[in-house]
Amino acid sequence: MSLLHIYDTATRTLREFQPVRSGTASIYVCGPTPQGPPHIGHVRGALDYDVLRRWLLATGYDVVLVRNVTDIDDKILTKAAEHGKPWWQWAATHERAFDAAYDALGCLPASIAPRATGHITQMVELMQRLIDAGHAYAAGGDVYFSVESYPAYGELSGQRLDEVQQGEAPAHGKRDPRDFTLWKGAKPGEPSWPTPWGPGRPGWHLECSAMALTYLGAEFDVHGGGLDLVFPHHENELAQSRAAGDPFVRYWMHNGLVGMAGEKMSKSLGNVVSIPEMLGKVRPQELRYYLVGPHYRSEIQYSRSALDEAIRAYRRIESFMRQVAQRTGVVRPSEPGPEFSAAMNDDLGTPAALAAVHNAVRQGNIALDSGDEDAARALAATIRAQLDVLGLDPLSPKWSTASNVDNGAMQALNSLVDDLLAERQRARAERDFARADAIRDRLLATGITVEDTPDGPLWTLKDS
RNA sequence: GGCGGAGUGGCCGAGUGGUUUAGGCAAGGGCCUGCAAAGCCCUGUACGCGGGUUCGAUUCCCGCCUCCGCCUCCA
Repeated sequence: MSLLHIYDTATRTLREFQPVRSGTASIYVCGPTPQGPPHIGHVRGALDYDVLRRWLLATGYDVVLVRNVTDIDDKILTKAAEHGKPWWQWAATHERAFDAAYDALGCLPASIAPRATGHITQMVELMQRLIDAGHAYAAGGDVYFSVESYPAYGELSGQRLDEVQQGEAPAHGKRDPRDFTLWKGAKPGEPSWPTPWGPGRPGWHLECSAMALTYLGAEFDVHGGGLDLVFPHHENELAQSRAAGDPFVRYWMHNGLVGMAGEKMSKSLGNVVSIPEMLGKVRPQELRYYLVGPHYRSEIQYSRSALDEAIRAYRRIESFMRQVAQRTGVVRPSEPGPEFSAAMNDDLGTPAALAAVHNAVRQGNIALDSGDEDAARALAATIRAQLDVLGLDPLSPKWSTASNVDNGAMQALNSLVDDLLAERQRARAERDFARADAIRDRLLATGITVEDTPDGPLWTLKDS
């Protein structure tokens, strides 16, 4: 496809991407409720929208990406209390953990990451509009959205109102058990903010509508989130914003979830794969490759062996790129090429895009084997452009080993290893293979792998 | 009960009404190498089950089985 098409959950079709404001793409992604450390599922979603963003950037769009932080919520209050911490401290601590995880995995920083608690005014305004329009009502300190008042309710998820199981426990003053809470009246000991209907705190759904409106306007392009958010969260957001008179979202995107091979990932089972823990065991770019490789709408069943396969695949690419760089000098990214672009334009088809990368790597290796360094360089330049879109370019400052090592130390190491390799070359020339192999083994024992190429030996430092 | 998704070769994971194969990992054979490593070449003949439509279905339709998500907080 020569133009970007996105699968839209609302219409269940592939639709050509046409932004509200030409040249600019506006994206709102449901971010975390920072009630605990980030796990692999959280990060998968962030990565998927990071790839969308990078592709839009690569194709010439200006991109505004808003990722909210739900820093006030029942679970935060409960967990903070359990740990004897103030709620805001609990939320802030984990918000930082999420930021660190996103950053470690190479997500471009959000244009803004607004917090719910910073947008109470905007929420009150939105509630007022809904009440004025007859779509919401205050009762007993709470404010509810009247589902009956909005006939299109269910348009996103396909749920029929009469089949929806009753959600929240019936509360006093709630007119219909299916009405959902916009604002929760203050309870003793809980944080609260003043409103015309009494003090309280925001309900989950309201904040997203209010913050999207604040930063992206009444109509914007893409709203993303995990598949588990379609109902009720996104359905409710849509109802609120549309009932208030805003066109709201053009394309609804939902990423697949990450499961545990065999069993469900849940905190009660204790099998959550936490990112801070994982990053000690696997290089972030390899984890990223694993999570970005499958199509974003596919479910991933996490398994260590599948991760290991991904790691090998990534190292194949990385090894080619490093070899070209070492043999021919600096490689600058060029253009991703038609095959890759067509794959990305087809609903961010990363599997086909990666196939294009691997094919280019093979061609590049062939060129390298035949000594055609110009061809190898050209292919490497293409591959850099492609991998940059996926956030996986091994030669980028983010992922190249040298940049992570102190420069002076690297130079010292360089000189020592070069001396040893020169000695090994002399030994080989004299056909003293025992001595040559001894040097290679000694280097290997310190984590340095030596490979012989037509241009002489190359060495790489194991970096994890 | 309702809404939605999935079952692909040893594994991961795309895709398509038929002619030529996604791609990767692993395995076997070969080339290269002093030996390795890396790389390259070759090999494997897959589409949950039962029907139907069709000249032809893994791909469309129906039924069934199994699994997953949501309907309560969740990326």
